[in-house]
Amino acid sequence: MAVHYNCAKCNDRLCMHKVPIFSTLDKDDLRKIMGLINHHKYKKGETLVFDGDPMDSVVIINEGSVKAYKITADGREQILYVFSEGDFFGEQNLFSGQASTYSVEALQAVKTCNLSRKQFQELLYRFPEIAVKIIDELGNRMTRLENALQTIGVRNVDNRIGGILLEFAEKYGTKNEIGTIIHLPFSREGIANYLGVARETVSRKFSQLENEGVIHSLNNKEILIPDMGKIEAIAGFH
Amino acid sequence: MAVHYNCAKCNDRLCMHKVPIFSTLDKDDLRKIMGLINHHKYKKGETLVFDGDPMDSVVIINEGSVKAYKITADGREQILYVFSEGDFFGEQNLFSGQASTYSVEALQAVKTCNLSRKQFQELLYRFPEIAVKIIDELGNRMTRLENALQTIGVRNVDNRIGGILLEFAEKYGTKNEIGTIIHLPFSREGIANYLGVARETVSRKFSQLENEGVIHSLNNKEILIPDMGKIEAIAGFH
DNA sequence: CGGACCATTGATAATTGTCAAAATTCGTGG
DNA sequence: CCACGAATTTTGACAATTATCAATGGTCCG
Repeated sequence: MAVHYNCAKCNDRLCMHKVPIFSTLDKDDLRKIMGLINHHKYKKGETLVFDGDPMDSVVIINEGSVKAYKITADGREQILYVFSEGDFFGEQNLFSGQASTYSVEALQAVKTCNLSRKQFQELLYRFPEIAVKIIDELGNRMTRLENALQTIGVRNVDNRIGGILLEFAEKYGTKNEIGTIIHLPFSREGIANYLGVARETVSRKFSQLENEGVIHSLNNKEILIPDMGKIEAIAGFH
Repeated sequence: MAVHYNCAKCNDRLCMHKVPIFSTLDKDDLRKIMGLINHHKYKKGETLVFDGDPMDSVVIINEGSVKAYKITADGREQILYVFSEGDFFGEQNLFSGQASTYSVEALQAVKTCNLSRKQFQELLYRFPEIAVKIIDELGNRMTRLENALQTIGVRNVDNRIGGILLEFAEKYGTKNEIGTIIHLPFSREGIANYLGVARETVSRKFSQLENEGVIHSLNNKEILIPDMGKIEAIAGFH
């Protein structure tokens, strides 16, 4: 179960400094906010929030990553977001008081910083620049959703695979002389549920790309891409 | 082309009162804001904004409706939003100064109220409650996008058709003794581009539903639904 | 080293897209 | 108000893509 702890060594490096929405605040303000924060730890596979749960706090990911997803009536999972270090969720529900519209599950060991609804609202009034940051971040997230909708809607699976590789390369990739190495945030099944296709289809497409020399699987979670240009072509960016 | 006019009879009834984000303001404040607004008119089929255009104002739909969409490399259109009376767009780009991430086209004759970037930002500072309204509305919009992503991602076309009928029933439907009449905001092709399927597939599914007695086409833009419960079942809400 | 979990592959079925033609609807002008 | 032409929609036949089911092969971690 989720462990609630008040970390002794929770210094400035942790939590706040990683979080873009607090980036405009100075050290003193940060120190004040620190006191308001609750910390939680979750193991891989644990659920932070269930779809439909009432949300009474904003959750900021401090370490690790999580997936936000919905389950349909017939049991299929559609992944909406992967939140990593510095990302936050739960903000939509603060004003309207709505229940969560998705479930959130830890993809690895995860540490979070939680701010209660009340505390968060007070922050917004005290530091209006945070509201601007949030509107900005929500805008980014909407743009990503819009792109995802386009990618999935237009339904050519090759494009979608290319698209996810580009997205992950940017977020989780490291470049070296021989190419870009992507550390995938989740399994083939996860990728499938992110793209809205069957697990086996992902396997087949990856095999095909491997045969064509476009990607090289190092292991189940890491792939090497010698030439990102080819991926861009596959994603449909002429 | 777009006609720019300063409407003489633009009284309180128009523009402001319809717009939820201004709903907390009192009459005097509204009157002040009125002066800042530019009005535009567009004919059906006219483009208000092209994908990639720099956005220097927030556009509020005052009359009519528009579609916001993207075109893929291979020429497919994916519709992201239908904005009707009281909806607004262009707000994402105000802070980041980004170009528009989609095109916007009038579905009917459309009248808009435009607020320049600078004026809008001043409003936000003067009336912080507008910022809260906007965060709220963006939250709603994100929830819709998330639902759309799930609907499309899970890819059972029947579910998608059911989903769009529910959505349109809520937005554009009128109830009477014999059922719910939906005035569709766009053609079969538009529906297809909203759902991410082929035009012909929409036709076939509608025909099928007609044969099953679940819907009755009155004409190309209007359908009668005797029992919404059946639609909910088709949409996948057991 | 073993067992659980995850990924791949093959064969087949189901769904949906594509192309082409026919039917219907819509809007305009008489 | 009707008629005509243009545009949209429907239907059919077929092809392509992807899901499903089942079996096999790999990988990871205690």
